[in-house]
Amino acid sequence: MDYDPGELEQKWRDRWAQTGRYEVDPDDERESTFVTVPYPYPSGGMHIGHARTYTVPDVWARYRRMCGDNVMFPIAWHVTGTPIVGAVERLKNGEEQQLSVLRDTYNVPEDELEQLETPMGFARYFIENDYKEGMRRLGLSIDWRREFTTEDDRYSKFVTWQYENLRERGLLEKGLHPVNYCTNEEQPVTTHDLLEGEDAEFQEFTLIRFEREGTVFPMATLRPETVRGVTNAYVHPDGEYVRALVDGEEWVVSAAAAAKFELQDREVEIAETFPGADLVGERVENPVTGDEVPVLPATFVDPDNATGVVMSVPAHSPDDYVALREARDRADEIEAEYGVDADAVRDIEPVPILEIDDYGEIPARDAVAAAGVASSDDPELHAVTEDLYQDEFHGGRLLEAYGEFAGEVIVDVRERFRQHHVEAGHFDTMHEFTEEVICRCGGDVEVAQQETWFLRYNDEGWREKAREAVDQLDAVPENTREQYYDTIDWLEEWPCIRNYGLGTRLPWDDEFVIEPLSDSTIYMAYYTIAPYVEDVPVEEMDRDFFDALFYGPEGEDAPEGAEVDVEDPHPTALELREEFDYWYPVDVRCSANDLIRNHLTFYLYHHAELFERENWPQGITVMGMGLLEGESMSSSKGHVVLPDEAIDKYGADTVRFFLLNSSEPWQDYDWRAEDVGATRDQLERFWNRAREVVAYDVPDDAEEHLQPVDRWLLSELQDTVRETGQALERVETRTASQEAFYRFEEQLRWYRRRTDADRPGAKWTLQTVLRTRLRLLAPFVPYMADELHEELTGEPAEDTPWPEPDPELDSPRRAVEESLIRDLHEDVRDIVEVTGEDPDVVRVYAAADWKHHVFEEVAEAGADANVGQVMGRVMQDEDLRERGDAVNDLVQELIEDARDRTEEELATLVALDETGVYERAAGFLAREFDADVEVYAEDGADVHDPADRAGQAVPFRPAVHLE
RNA sequence: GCGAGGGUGGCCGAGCCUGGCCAAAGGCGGCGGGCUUAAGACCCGCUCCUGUAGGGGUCCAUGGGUUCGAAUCCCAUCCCUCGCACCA
Repeated sequence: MDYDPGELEQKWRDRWAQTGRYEVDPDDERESTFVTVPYPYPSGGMHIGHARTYTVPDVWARYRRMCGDNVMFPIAWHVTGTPIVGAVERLKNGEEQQLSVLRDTYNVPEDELEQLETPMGFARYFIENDYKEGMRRLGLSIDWRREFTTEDDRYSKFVTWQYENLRERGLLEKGLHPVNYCTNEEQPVTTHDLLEGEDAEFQEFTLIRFEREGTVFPMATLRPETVRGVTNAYVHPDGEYVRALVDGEEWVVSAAAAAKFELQDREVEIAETFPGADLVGERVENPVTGDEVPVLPATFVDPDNATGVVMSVPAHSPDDYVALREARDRADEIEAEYGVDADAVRDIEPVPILEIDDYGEIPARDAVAAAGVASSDDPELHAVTEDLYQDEFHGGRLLEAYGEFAGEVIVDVRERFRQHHVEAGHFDTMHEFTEEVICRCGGDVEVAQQETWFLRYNDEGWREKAREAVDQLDAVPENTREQYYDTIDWLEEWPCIRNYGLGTRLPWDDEFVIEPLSDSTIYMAYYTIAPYVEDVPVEEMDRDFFDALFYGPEGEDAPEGAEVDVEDPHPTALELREEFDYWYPVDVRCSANDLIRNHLTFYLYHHAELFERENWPQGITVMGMGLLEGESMSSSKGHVVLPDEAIDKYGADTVRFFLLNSSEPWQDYDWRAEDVGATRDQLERFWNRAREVVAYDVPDDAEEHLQPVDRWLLSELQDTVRETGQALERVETRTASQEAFYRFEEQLRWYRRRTDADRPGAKWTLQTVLRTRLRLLAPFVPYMADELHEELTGEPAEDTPWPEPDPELDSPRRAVEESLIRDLHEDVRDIVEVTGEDPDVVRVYAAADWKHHVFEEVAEAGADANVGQVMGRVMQDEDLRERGDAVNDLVQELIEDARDRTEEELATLVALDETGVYERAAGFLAREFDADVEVYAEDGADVHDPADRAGQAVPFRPAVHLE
């Protein structure tokens, strides 16, 4: 039978489905293992990147199952939030790109498109036709009874329980939060709704409250510490400015700024509108220094950005320095046009506020001079400004005038300084984007402040629990542990609700929806009960229901500080409690490494808070990113490979094997068609060989006729079993599959070359080896392994126990012998190659007895022997003493050699009959080199040594003569 | 800038923690040979330089250092990737 994965795999899929092979229930006889992966978000189809994400946990699941565990690997569907809603919108609007993704990338048939026009219709389509199909074909060992979507009513009740709990525990907080707000649609919008500025970030500007006669001229800056260096202000003379009552105070800002303040939760009442020119010449008072500075005109001021009133710090901002230089040059014009005293302009001097190495008193002047910037139009200027800002931020120290803040480096002091002056009423705050943001509707998007509920991830008590959860976590790879700690320190409050989208409503305010990252923190617990809650009426799944389920009716398993006392526990809740108890905690969660910054850390936070310590996550394995032919995948560009197509072309085993073997789970991998094709060829080769081995007719007494080379191969097999198991324990799928497959293939290649594989002993050996390897490979290529194993033994590989190394079959002696033969073979080959001669006779001379005596002494002295020590002992022997220098040289050489060997190897070598090993290999060498092979002992009676080479022999490095 | 991870032979990629067995695994590609009517598959060899006896030289981003000995440890520099949030 030729290798036909299509047919073969279908057969096993059917069998798994019919027998419910991966459906699991609690079993007190067996240990539970619970493996999860983030539920897919079906806002589009599945591509090969997803395939790997789900195959890694599958390998682990299959491995643990063979180790005897009762393994649950469930899946569900995440539909919360706006991406699906947005995708449907774009489809309904007939957007070309969206249609192309659906039709061309994911092959949605034309007549199915209509059913995608509702969010759940859209999700269902991809769940049923795409994800589930792909997962089944990949051979994922999922318990399908446990699936659900995050739109299910019962799941919502579970989320509701969680949020009521968190609120009660004081971990939710209401507050203002910056959001993207479309000024045209007059509502908050998401990143997906944006036409431009998707990468824009919120920036927090400090407003310096310059004043004049009770009127505030707020100047926005990102460098509040430069307040003492302000020499003047700028406004755009043609810009539209207003005088307005802001939160009861009179402020002067640009008209655009006034609108923003209104969005940012300030009361704004516009009193008067006028051009910026009207402000020129006014003098405003610095709230920190009390100095008065003039307002000057400048066309580079953007009234749409921040407040439209800009403060100038020429000593430290190259931009401002150049602008000031130009203003002074134009002083007379300014006087003529705006009536500002020209001398007053010319008198403005930069005021330094900090010291920094490698710059003079006025850093901006130096930076401008060094870069040769001539005017404000110079494109260099921007870069010069950036550089100086950077240098000053990390290297600048505040001058004396800063009092308690003096001498401190900006990076350390800025926030404290800012805070100090905010409290003193000198500074204020506003938010602004880093770039222009436009909504898909064409409207301008601004930062608005909105009332929102937050998860208080910066709560010290909660943080501490989260850190403890990290302490006891098995983080794979280990170097991710630090990233979790880091994320915990860095997280602030997390806004956990949205204005719209799918999902669970905030229990106490149904205007809001709990957002996707916040509704997916502890849902793994829901898998344990999902198949059994169908019959429970939704309304009965209340607070008490879940309290009783997760915490016990008396709250016996409740976390600290929770008071649970369920009067009349729901009987189903009590039953399900056993399910939960059996399966929880989650043993391994596999997830993309970019989720450490949010989801995975949230997952730890919420478990740490809501469950007792025994139910905290046990392990997290993070996964790398996928590339396609060296470039990142993109469904919108059609640069993807669909699992379906890949499986059609190569078979699921090949797809799995490639994805798991090309890199470790946490490393990035690259799907290259050429390499996948090669993998497929290799598996086919394996299949063909295995079929031959399966077909062997092995006599019953074959095992009694094993030769040393068979013993050697069986010994190697034990190493492979050990290495593969150890690698899988560390979730190193690449190492494990390399060991079980490629590394052992190499041994087999040598074995086939070395010996006659038609011997009964060889056949027995090869079948034994195949049986073990099929088990080792079963987690990776389950279809092929099950099929071949069943043909060989009558049982699928996955139903047999994971192989244990058999000490009976370990043979250090055979390993050492075989390596000597390999070395000799290689030496002869080298000589043949270098000399370019084809020998008729190969003579091999094993070292003389006295040399072996020396070796014994060296071996006895151990790995860290030194020459003098060994010489001392060797010289006790009269026979050796007579040989003088020759012994000395040999000792040195052998000590070098011995240092590279283990004690065990040395002991094995000492006990070895070297000449005998070569004699047994003579037939093999004769075949290999098509020559007569003569083996002698250097000091043997019959030694024939025409070229006088025998003397070169060293123990375990025989002399060779070719003729 | 901050945080994390990297830079190895034509390419991919092991090795680095625990220094010596490292000219550095394996795969891919390339070259040569075998098998074959032939192609593919398969098998063998070569694939840094050099050498007609198993050897020698140079090499693991760059420059220093530690050490008897460094791809591996330390320092500095250069370069690359990812993240820096409210997007799942």
